[in-house]
Parts: sequence; structure tokens; C-alpha cells
Amino acid sequence: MSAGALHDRVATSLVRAEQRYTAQRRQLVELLAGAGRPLSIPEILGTQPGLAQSSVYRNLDTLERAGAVRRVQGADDFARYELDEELTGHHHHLVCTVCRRITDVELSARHERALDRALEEAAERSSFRALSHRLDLFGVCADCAAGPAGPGV
Amino acid sequence: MSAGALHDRVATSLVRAEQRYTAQRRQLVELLAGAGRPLSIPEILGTQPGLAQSSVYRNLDTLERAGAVRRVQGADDFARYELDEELTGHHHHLVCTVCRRITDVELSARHERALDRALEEAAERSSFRALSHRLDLFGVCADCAAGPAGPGV
DNA sequence: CTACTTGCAAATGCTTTGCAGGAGA
DNA sequence: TCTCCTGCAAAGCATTTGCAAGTAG
Repeated sequence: MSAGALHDRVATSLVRAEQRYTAQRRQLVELLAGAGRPLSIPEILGTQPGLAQSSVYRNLDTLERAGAVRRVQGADDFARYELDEELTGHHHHLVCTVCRRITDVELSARHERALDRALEEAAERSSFRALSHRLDLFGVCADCAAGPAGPGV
Repeated sequence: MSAGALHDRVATSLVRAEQRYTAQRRQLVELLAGAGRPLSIPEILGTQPGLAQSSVYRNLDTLERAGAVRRVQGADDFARYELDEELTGHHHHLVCTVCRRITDVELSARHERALDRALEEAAERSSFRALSHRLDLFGVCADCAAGPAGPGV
């Protein structure tokens, strides 16, 4: 998706939620779009000096309520944020238990269909109305397997 | 698994970790075994009056390090604990976004195999050494769909 | 006996909130 | 101009930790 189209769609979401698309919110959306993986608040503050921590929390929360951003839980105490799947496409996560980094990964269409069928079966058996799913792989990423660099943020 | 066999296996895990199997730890293990779903600390403290909160946190942590208990993250801020899959069998979770309750669910062997193949493909493509996975369904449980009861703990 | 456990209370650290000034429409 | 947004500082809250007394082995 082009940057223009991305901003248009986020802007629409915000308007629906009666919120403004301010410079800082644009900045956050572009950062998340460029990262291609979920970012933690410390990571965001580290690359964008000058942002107030509370404003980042508040704006990510606003963007989440508007449906443009999603909050994901990794292997540590930090929340991470990524663009909503409607903007990035459906994907899953590789969570490195060494450096705590989360990487996006997509399944082939065939495997994703198989997964959906499995989930339908499970939900139906429990009379559960499923709205979304989360599939994470925990392990060691290529970087950490190659050389011990220690955990980052 | 019988209660005796369960305690034997937990005891072995604790011995390996050079920890003792005290009365409170037995109590926690039996509670988790009887619940059949992950429990939060508030839930545990609610049903077991007299336990010190800090001791519950510490003992669940000890049991987790020993490999007898697993900590899982739901849809709210509370951590939940369940017996390790080695004791309960591999399973996944239905997370109700209304009452926050987590329910265990198993996939059929066929679907579980399909899932494993999909994960292998994804891990290999990213040179990721996968150690475990987490598959959660988010939605509304049967109880909450039937009648609005409001979120519990 | 010696080391691990427990309970209480205080501390920790991510996240949220109150408030006063600034900016979008 | 009116409402929303921002930054700073202070507060919230689940979780962790220090310490002294209790207990397993």
C-alpha cells in the first residue's frame, strides 16, 4: 500500500472515531508501517526523540480504538504495537525468546485455510463465536542463533 | 492422570530444580488441575483465602521454573497460570473478550498435524528455531453470548 | 542445624491520568 | 473559538523484593 493510501485509510478511521489526524499520529503510523514488525514504546521513544511518553501511549491507544493499530503481547513486559491487519494483511508472529524481538510471518494460503478449518472446528465444538485468532511461534531467531548478542529492547 | 501421579511428577520437577514440594505448592497444583483452565491470581486468592499474594506469585514462579506450570497471557492485565502441557496434554485457548475467561480446547490430531506443518514452513522460511507455539481464539463464549452477565475476574 | 518458605509491607516499573498551555478545523 | 491534543508530573496497579520468623529435611 502507498503511503498516501495508508494515511487516507487511517484518517478515515480516525474521523469515524471523531479524532484528529495530528502530526504525531502520522509520525507513529509511518514508523509502524516502516518497521514491518511490532514495536515497543521504548523502541519508539528511542528512534523518535522528543516525543512525550504519555502522548505516545495516548496516541497509540487512540489509534487502536479507531481500529488502525493493534496492541500485541510479546515475551516480556512491554506492549508492542503494529498496524491493524486490515492495513498490513493477515499475518502471524515469530517471538524470539532471547532478544524479545517479534517478526512478522505469513502462512501460505493453503496452510492458512487449513488453520481456519481447524479453528472453526474448535470454536463450533465449544459454541464459541470466534472473532479473531493469534498464532505465535516462540523460539530463537536467526540472529540470536548465529551470535549471542544479548537481548535488546 | 491420577492425583498421585500428578503430584509425583510435579515433585520430581521440583527436586530437579532443587526446590521443596510444600503444602501451599501442592494446594496450587491441585487447584490448577481441578480448574481445567488458566486461573488468574485474583481468582486463586478468591477461592483460597489465607494465602499471601506474594507467596502465590512466588510459588507459581517457582513451579514455572521447575517446568510444572505455565504462565499465559489473556485479554486483560492479569497473568494466568495453568499446568504444563506435559501434565495436561497439548491444547489451545478460547479467550472470551467479554468475561475475560480462558477455556482450554484441543484440535483433532489431523488438524494439529496440519498446524505443525504450517508452522514448520513458516519457521524454516525465516531460519527461526521454533520451540513452542501459542494459538488462541478471541471471541465471545457461549455463556456471554447467551446472557449479558458482565466481566468477572 | 542449615537452607528454603512464608507473610507482611515496601518498592518497582509499565502504563494511565490530571492539569495547563498549544494546536487543529 | 471551541474542542481536541500535547507535555510534564503525579498517580495506579499488577507484580516483585527485603526482611524476619517459620518449617522441611
